[in-house]
Amino acid sequence: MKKVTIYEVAKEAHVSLATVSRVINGSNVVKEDTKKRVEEAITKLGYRPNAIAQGLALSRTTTVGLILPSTSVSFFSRAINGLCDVAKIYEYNVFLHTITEGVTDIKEIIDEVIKSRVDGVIIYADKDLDDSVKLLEEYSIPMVVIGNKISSDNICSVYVDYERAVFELCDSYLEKGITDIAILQDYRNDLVSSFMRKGAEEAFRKHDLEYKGFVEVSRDNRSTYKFLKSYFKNHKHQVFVANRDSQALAALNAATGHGISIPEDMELVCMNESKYTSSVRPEISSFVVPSYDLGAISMRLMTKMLKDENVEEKEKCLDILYSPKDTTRQ
Amino acid sequence: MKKVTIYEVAKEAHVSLATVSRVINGSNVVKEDTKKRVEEAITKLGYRPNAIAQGLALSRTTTVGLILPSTSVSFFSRAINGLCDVAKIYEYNVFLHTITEGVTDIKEIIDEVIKSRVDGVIIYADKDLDDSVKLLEEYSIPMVVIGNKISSDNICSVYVDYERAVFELCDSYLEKGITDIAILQDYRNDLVSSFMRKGAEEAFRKHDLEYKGFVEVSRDNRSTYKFLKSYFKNHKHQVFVANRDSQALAALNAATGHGISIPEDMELVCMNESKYTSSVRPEISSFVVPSYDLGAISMRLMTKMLKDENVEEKEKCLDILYSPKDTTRQ
DNA sequence: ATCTAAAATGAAAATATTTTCAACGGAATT
DNA sequence: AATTCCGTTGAAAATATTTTCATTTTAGAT
Repeated sequence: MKKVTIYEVAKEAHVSLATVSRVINGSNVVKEDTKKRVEEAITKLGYRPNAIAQGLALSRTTTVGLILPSTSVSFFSRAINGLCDVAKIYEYNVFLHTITEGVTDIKEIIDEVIKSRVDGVIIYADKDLDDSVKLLEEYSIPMVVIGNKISSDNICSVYVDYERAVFELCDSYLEKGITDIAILQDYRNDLVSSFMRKGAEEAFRKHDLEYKGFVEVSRDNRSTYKFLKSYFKNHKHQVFVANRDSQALAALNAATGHGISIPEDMELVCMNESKYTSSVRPEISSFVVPSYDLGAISMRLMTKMLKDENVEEKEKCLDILYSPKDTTRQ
Repeated sequence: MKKVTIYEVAKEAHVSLATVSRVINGSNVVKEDTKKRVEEAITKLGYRPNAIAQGLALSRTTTVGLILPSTSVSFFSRAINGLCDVAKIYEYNVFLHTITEGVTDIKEIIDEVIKSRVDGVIIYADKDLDDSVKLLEEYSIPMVVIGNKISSDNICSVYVDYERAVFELCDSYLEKGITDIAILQDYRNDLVSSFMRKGAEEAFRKHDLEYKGFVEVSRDNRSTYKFLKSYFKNHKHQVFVANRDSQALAALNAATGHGISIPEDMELVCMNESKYTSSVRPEISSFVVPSYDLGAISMRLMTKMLKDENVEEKEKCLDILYSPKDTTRQ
């Protein structure tokens, strides 16, 4: 069990702590000769700076807190990948905090995040975001909000324009005279659902119609598949739109199980293409949401905020691409 | 911008730092009266202990490093959920480090993990695990290895018994006289693949046969689906086994695309059931890997190691459940 | 009222780093 | 030869906590 501190390095190199610190942090006031001596001492002793002590001395931890719902939703897991990749480039570490619906108290997570003195917080915009934001603002911790359009002094946001996507989708169908468009509403009743609702409503308004095609999975029905299986028994639609990839697959199988053939009898559209939706048969249409990029951009924004670089765009909107019956495979 | 330290609390409550510290840490030597005074001061000032300073003073950070390949593989994302849930219970924070194949230098991650002074490391057993283990052992950082069977003074491990699963699967087919069993080998050529190979080989040996049914996705073929589409053009099997859920779906669609009907012409088996494989049609058989539990158990093991509790079983083997054409949906 | 033991509290050291300010040495200038 | 200046270096303070050890307070016993 070795435990090398900056003292040992200083002794080994016959210099003071200050000089070692300067070498570690790449200060250019150190003479080339001594710098080399210190570096040799560092490698000889296998010294690794203590990030905790650095954090205390600097009041800066090069650490961000990431607060997300379940990581097993494709959208989030890919965002995490993007986020972590960028974090690595800029040498930030990521504390991952997951929210388990109905179990986790978000307040506790915020408490923990404050305690751990992260430099910034990246958080998914859930329903009760407001309280969290307030708490973090009190401590003036820079934030990046994912999934909704908010900004202020210390807050940037990155979101996906589901509203426009659904608007254009509906509009194009309505132009063709297709009006029976059902949208599956997540039983979690989250933000994405409400964006989709807005987009649909607007498109229908444009055509002097009122939208009322939302299909709600009931709260106590934990299985979307089971729900849809009984739903399609006595419902038919021209178009059926699902948000998550797993819901689209469930819809696909529930519908075909009742002899509804896709896409002849019913068009099936998924708002989040994934490796799962893209290899399924019959093929379904889907939107390609840049979730990896979303994570990457969020983290990049965060680094800009933390380094006081100029953030030209505090609310970054990501477009999503519609690929009807996409045949690109991965 | 407020910045309350233990000093302010002490002043407010007319006590010394030591007493405040004792109250924070639930020491029972503090008089009920003063304890109350301190607690009032804490809430009044909105004081939150500084975990960094605590970490420095205690040489303990209540933090673990988690090192994993891509989080967008169901197996890992569910493991993360389990791990984070348990971490929360025991009040540990999790640093997430993802490995991007061919991009990330694992050495750098280990360096970072050491620098950040985590109390322990939970790491997925990839090919070049040995170097990492050595480095972490030098610093006597407790480790939990996921996915392989290793243990030593400071190392525990949790793994899934793919070998036995494949053995029993093959054995049961061989008993029925079915010998044409193909196993899709991940192009990453990872540990799971090698466990599966061992299981198959053993089963065939038991029946005095030699196993040579591995199907290798070539390294330069990034898309399993594309590969399988051309593969099934001129190959047929009685049984086809895939490891990951996405690979099983790809196989399903590639095969049916060539008129091979599942399961009449070919049995399709997936080693990792997920919400995706379980709602797909035609139904496929699959193994239920307890990946959430695997994460949860890993973290629980870690807490035991860190609290010097007795770890009765240093190598924990998780069984996997075979559910032929499972109809449970979620 | 006095003594003793136990309970409660505080002062100060320790944790590993950064940073400011002062000091030193040598080179250039006067 | 003295002075000035710049490039290097080191001493010490600062960061926010815990913990040890000593001291003070309190309660109980005599």
